Amino acid sequence: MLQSRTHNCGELRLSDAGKSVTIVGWLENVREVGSNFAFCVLRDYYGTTQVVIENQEMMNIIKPINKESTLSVTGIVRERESKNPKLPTGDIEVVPETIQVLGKCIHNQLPFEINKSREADENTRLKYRFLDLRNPAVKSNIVLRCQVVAELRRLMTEKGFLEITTPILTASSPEGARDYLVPARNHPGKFYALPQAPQQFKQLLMTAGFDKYFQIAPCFRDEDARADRTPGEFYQLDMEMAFATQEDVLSTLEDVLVPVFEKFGKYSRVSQAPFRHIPFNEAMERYGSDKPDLRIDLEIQDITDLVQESGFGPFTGATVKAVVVHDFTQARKWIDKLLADVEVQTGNKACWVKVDENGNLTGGVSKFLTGCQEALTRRLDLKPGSFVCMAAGKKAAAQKTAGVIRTLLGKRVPGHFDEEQYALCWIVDFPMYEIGEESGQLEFCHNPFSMPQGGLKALEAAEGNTEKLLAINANQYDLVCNGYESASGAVRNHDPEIMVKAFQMVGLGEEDVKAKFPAMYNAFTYGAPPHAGAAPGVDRLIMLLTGEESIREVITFPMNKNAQDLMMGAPTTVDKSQLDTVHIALLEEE
RNA sequence: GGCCCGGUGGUGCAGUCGGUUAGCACGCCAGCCUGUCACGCUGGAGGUCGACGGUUCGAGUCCGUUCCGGGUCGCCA
Repeated sequence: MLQSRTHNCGELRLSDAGKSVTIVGWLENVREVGSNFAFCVLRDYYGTTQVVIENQEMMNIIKPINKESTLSVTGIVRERESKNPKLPTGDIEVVPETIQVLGKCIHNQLPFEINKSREADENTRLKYRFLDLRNPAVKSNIVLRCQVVAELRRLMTEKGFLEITTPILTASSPEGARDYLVPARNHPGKFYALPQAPQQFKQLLMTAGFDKYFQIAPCFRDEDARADRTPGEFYQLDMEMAFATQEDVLSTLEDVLVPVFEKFGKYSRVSQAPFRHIPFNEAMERYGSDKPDLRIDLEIQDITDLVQESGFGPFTGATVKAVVVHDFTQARKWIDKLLADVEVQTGNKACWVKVDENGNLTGGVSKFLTGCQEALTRRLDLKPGSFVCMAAGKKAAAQKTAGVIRTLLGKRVPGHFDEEQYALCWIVDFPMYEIGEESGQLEFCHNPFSMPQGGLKALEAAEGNTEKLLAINANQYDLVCNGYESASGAVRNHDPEIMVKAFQMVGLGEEDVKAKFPAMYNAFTYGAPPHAGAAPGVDRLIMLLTGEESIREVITFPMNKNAQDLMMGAPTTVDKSQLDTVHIALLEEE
């Protein structure tokens, strides 16, 4: 029935003129330019080719066919009378001898126009994702994703890493994100969980003696979405190395990621290895974020000591951070918009002053700050035309708010944002412990798998001293690119004795370690190699490479913000018999 | 769960101070056009203005409630 194509829709050239060919694809458009004369555009994965209709017979065939039907066209390649230099196939056209409809599109009105699908309502796009993906501009992100994944596999394999898959049905882990649960049919009342990451499995692989492991790993977390965070599931380039130091991991990732950014990125400038290392505390002080966008040249300055006694209520007893922009010319309305956006993004208010032509503070909260004008001018190097935006609050809140101010000012005031590059850095030395905001107690800051710097001795020396414990850093690191957290990793704690000690610091003990990570704890008592690893996020990497601002643009079949698959209808209700099989009874709706 | 923004023919948008027949572009349908390629020209169809309630002589517009979507905070070891 289907005649094999001789060429795809992107490859015919002038040199093919005269050949008899068969091409197949979707009917993208028909341009009638006379009663028996029309140009059809046939589109497949590879490109588009013009098919010219020149007689009544062919016109009668093409007229009733709806756009987006699939066709097979057999005919002769001919040089065009008027060429289109904008198209690779713009020198030729196919004069059809036969046109066969392979798959009818029975809808003469599509949910959106294919080549403008990116402008359509997102729900509609997601529901008709198979149409949305016909748009080459949408499809290209997915194609790039395939190429990047293939390149990551190639580079990792070349470096001696083994790709090993780990279970999807596994045990629920007690902390971290919410798990997706799967009822166990043969074990009433028990559940599998989908892995939030293959963390424990890869550490067990190290303990099993696989020296270098990686996996393009699906990870499942039942948490709410963001523009750069898909709900439900995402992919990581999960990797781990035995007998390895932090520097071994960092340099491996630098070796793998720099060429990927250079080969596939939309910007040609890429930070070269070794990437800058910025300690966590320094990042918070200077950039107000543990994922600073280093393309912005502004930095945060501390003015707490200068303004705390100024009499301005919010500054009293608070930490105060400032971001300064010189030669500032924006209007009051612009400033109000900035402050409003800061408040939306942080929940905290910001305030401001300007410096007039005489060097005096003016506008905003200037009347409170006249007393410290001189000191501020010296500290912040203020000049006529300077603009100072300030955030106050507890230290962490002030830093974070100032970080948002830094980003917004940097991107909105001309001259501070060198956008077209990949600015990569490692954030290192994350604190091991923090005081929990809710509990007020000492807690693990990130994850308890990380090796504390200084090991057992550091823990023992700090035991019972909250200040000292808070000063202990973990051998943990994040890769940051253009303001996005792109990878996270650590030198793991492979020593059961240190694990127990680390847990004791937060009021837990050996039983808790055993209960939370039974397999790992047990395995580590049988001789574990020191090991370290990381996990770059594949979806975010593709976002960065393509320059997309929504993660849904780089996922083939994304869910919406509410974790619904509008195309498949997931999640769905299921038959009572299915629920009975897995021993689940639904609560009555209230 | 909180906050912000949005919801107007198939798609994207406009709609002033509350006022007459809800406009525009694209798409769709019909007609015309033999070199188009974002084809062009003429005409046409297509709308419970997200839903409900209220104010008013009169609501797309104002008020209240609610639903849906996006963003954000919480959350994401």
